[in-house]
Amino acid sequence: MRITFRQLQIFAAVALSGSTIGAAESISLSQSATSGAINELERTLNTRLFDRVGKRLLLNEHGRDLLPHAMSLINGAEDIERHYADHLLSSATPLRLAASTTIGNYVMPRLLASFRDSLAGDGDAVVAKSRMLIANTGEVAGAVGRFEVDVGFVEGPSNQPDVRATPWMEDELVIVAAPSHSVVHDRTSKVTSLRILRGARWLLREKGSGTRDAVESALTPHLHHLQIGIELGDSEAIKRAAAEGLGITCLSRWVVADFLESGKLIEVKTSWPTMKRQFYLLVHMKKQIAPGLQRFLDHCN
Amino acid sequence: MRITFRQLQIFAAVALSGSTIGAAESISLSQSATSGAINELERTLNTRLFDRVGKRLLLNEHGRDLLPHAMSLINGAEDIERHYADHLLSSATPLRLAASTTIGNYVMPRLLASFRDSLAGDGDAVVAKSRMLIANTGEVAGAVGRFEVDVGFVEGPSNQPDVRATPWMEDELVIVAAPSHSVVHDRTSKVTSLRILRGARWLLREKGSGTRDAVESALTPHLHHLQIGIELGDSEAIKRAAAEGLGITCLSRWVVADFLESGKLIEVKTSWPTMKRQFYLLVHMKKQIAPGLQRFLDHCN
DNA sequence: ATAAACTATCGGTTTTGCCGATATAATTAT
DNA sequence: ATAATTATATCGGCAAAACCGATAGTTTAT
Repeated sequence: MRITFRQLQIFAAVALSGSTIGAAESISLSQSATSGAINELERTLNTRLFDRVGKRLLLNEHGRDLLPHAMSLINGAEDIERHYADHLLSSATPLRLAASTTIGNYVMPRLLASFRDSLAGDGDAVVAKSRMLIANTGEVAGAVGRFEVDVGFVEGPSNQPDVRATPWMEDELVIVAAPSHSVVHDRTSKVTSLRILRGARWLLREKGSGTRDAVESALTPHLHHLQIGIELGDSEAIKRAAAEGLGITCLSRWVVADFLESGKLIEVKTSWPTMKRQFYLLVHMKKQIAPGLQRFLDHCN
Repeated sequence: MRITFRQLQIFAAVALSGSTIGAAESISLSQSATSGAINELERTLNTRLFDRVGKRLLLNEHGRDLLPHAMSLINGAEDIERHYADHLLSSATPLRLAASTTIGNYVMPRLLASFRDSLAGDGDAVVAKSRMLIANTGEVAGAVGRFEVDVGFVEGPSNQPDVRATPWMEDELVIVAAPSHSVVHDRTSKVTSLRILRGARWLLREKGSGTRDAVESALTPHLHHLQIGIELGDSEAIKRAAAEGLGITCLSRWVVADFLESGKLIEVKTSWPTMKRQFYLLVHMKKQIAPGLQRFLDHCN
C-alpha cells in the first residue's frame, strides 16, 4: 500500500478544478507541491492519470476511472474524522442532508423530529449536530455527487452521474383558496367546475422551479391554460398570498396543511383524480453507509 | 483530513492480531513504530480505540466501530493499486474469488469460462489474472470478511459478521451407483425401494464437511439410518469409488454429471422428491463494488 | 521471586512533504 | 511576429514525519 489519502485528495482536487493552480488554491497547498503529488501518484500507480495537452491537465480514461473511487475513499476517511471529532458515541454521527425547498421546509422538520424520537438518549445530540442544505434539485444532486452531503431529498428524478435516486414518498398536490374567494362560493356542488377554475387567477412559483413544473403538468391536462397571477419565489409566500385572497393556487399538501387546519385556506375539490408527484431520495452510489446513516435511511423507509 | 491509510492499516493489523508485536510482524514494521502509530491515530481522532488492560490491547467500543470502516477503506486503496498494478484497462481488474470445494471444482470453471466469453476482448486477460481460493465454508467466509477476496461461493449459509449471504443457485443432490451395483439390478420398478437403499453401503464425505451435512440431512428423513462405508475427503474420490462399485453415494449433480453422461455411474431414482440445497454468494457488506466486480456479480445473477 | 511477554518512550536517522524560486512551455494579447 | 500572460514541472532547502533499535516499565506466568 503505497498510495496515501493525501495523494487521492490532491488528485481529486486537480481532477475537479482541472488545474494544479486551482487545486492548490482549493486545498491550501502550493502549486509545486500539488504538481509533485500528482506526479508521485502517477509514479506509484505506474499510470498516467492526466493527458498533458499544452499547459492543460486533462483527466484521461484512467483518471476518470479513479476519480469516483478516490472521492469515495476520501469521503470515507472524512466520515471517520467527523464521527470522532466531537468524541461521539457509535451511531451518533451527525447527518449531512440536503433537500429542495418544499421538502426541506415542510417535510424534513417532522422527519427529523420523528427520527430523533425513534433514537434512544443520543437522538437529540445526533439531530442537533446535523445540518441541512436547502437548495434546488440540481444543487442538491450536485452536493450528493460531490460527497458534500450524505443524503439528498428532491421533488423529481435527477440524472446526476453516480447518484442513485430511489422513489421515496408520494406527495399530493391540492388546490386551495381563501374562504372568501369566489371559487369557494360559486361552486354549485362539492366539486368545483372546470369553468370556475379556468376563470380563476393562479398564483404560481417562478418558471424553472420544480414545484412550478409539477403544478403545470398536473393542471394543464384539465384546464389547458392557466390565467397566471402573481409569480412568487417561495411556496410560503404563495400560500399566504392565497390566504389573503390574491388568487388560488396549487401546492403540496405538506405546505398548506396548517392553513387548511386553521381554516385560513379551503381545499378546492375537483372532478379529476388527486394529483400526485413522487419525492426521491438521493444517495451517492459509492457512499459508504455508516450505521448511523443506515438507521436514518431505514427511518425514511 | 489528518488520518492516513497507513494508520488505518496499522490499526487494523493491531485490532486483528490483538497486539502490537503480532501486528508489527504481520505488516513488517517495528513494534515501536506500531505502538506509535496507534497512539498517533488515537490522538488525531481524540478517541481511545483500545482499552489497555494489563499488557494487552483490547479493542473497545470505538475501535470495534472503526474496524470495518478502516478495513473497507484499506481494501479500497488496495483495489486501486491492484487495478493499476499491471497497467490494466478500466474494467479489467482481476477477480479474487473463493469457493468451497464442490463449487470451486465443478461450478466455477464453467462460470468463469462463460464470464470470459461474455466479456469483449479483455475477457481473457481479466479471467487469466484472477485467482480462486478453494477451502471450506468457514474459511471462504473468513476470507470475504477480511477483504482477502472479493466474492465467496459456499454451499450453505454463513453467519460471518459483516458478510452478506445472498441465495445464488439451487443444487440438486442425486444418488448414484455403478451400473454393476446391486441397487441398480435389484430394483423392480423405475424407482428404487427404501429397503434396497437401506441395505446399501454409503460412501460419504468426512464429518464436518458441508456436503456430508447436506447429504445426511437430505437422506435421513427417508432412510433414518445410513450404513456408512468408506469416508473420503473429496467428492471426486467418492465419485470414482462409487464408479468402481465400492458403494453408492449421494452427490451434487455438478460432481457426477460427467460420469452419468458416460455411463460410468447410473442415477438411482427414488420415490421422494428431488433433494435440493442452496448455494450462496458471499460479499462483504462494506465492499466497494468496482465496475469489473459488478459485471461479474451481474453475470452470476 | 524470577522469567517471560508485552507496551510505551526516547534518541537518532532516513524519508517524505512542502515551500519559494525558477525553468520551461503554451496560449493570448498587442 | 513579439511580448505578456498563464500554465506545469523541477530544484534546493528545510521542517516534519516515520521508522528503528534500545530500553524502561508493567503485567502475567512459572
